[in-house]
Amino acid sequence: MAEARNASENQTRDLHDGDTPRLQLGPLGERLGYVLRRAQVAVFQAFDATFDEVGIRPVQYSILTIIESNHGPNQTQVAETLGIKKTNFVAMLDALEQRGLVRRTATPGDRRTYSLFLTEEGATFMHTLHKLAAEHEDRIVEQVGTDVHRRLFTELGAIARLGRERKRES
Amino acid sequence: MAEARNASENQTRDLHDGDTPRLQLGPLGERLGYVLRRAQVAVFQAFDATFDEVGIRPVQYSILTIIESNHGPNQTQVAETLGIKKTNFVAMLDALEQRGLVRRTATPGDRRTYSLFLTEEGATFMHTLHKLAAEHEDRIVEQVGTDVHRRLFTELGAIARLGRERKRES
DNA sequence: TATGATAGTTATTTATCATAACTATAATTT
DNA sequence: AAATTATAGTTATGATAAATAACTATCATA
Repeated sequence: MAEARNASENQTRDLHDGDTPRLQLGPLGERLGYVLRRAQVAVFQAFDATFDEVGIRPVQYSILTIIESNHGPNQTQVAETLGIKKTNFVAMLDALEQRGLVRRTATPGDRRTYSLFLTEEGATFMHTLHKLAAEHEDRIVEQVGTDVHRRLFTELGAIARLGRERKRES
Repeated sequence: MAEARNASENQTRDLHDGDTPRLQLGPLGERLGYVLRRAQVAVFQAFDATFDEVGIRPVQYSILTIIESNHGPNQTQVAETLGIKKTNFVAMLDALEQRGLVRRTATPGDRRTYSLFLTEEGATFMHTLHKLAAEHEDRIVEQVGTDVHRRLFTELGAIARLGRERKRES
């Protein structure tokens, strides 16, 4: 649907913001990084639009979801799981804590670490967030189709393992 | 090739940085935005590693490539093509100009705009950059295979058009 | 007990991204 | 022709993200 749109004029089928004259992408159109980046930005913008009403950004959603899905993980674990430097994670968590969504709890047996839990309010809030996330995801599926959507997880998973294989050999 | 790696222990096949205990991703593993983001970061890190020796970042490569592929585009055109705010584009271009890779030329017939061109040095430099980019791209292909690589362009192209379809109806 | 590793933190720097406001020039309207 | 509006580039500013170094407290180990 909405596929045919005068597909003749421009060779490099664009990824393009505006409504102004398109430029040639040249080799850029064949760089996965570029296309990947544009796609990611588009998805995040859609996410922002959906989550604007609740004031949650992508990182925050992912932090909350990780805490929800694990029993009292510590900060380093959550941060590393999400590829966030633990030092940058502190402020992010502060914000969620001050908002009353997350609690830092003493870990029995280790006084260095906190165990992270959702507050009751946080747990309730997650219902809303997951509902919004599902809507957001549906809009993507609607755009690209179920098959492509499903396939992308596999393919992007492989991409995400880029630097990692090399490490096994050293 | 390197496909079988004890695929039993953990349901949510990770995208994960470190070498520390994995946490459950929960619903996050089914959010395209998350997987997309992790993939994009991985590719950019690989890019950075490759382009470190020449001191070029992804945005810079894309700006240079756009200028190379078009005849004297102006700043707004290049910026919009890449989804960069023209106001932020100024400094980026300054850097490339000061480095002697790009020239701002007076546009005949319009004294408001500059026409952008690579300098001779810039044009030569592009040989190196494209060679590095090809190597970088090859490494990705090596990782995911030719088919997946090719398919990703189509699929991610569709993703990148997310917000755009909606606009046509208003 | 001494040493080294781990968890969390602060401070700092840099890059990215968005907005508002200004100058110069071009295009359009009256 | 003069007034108005739009466009291109710019500056300044603030918010967020990402990376590094250095510190404190605690735990684990030699």
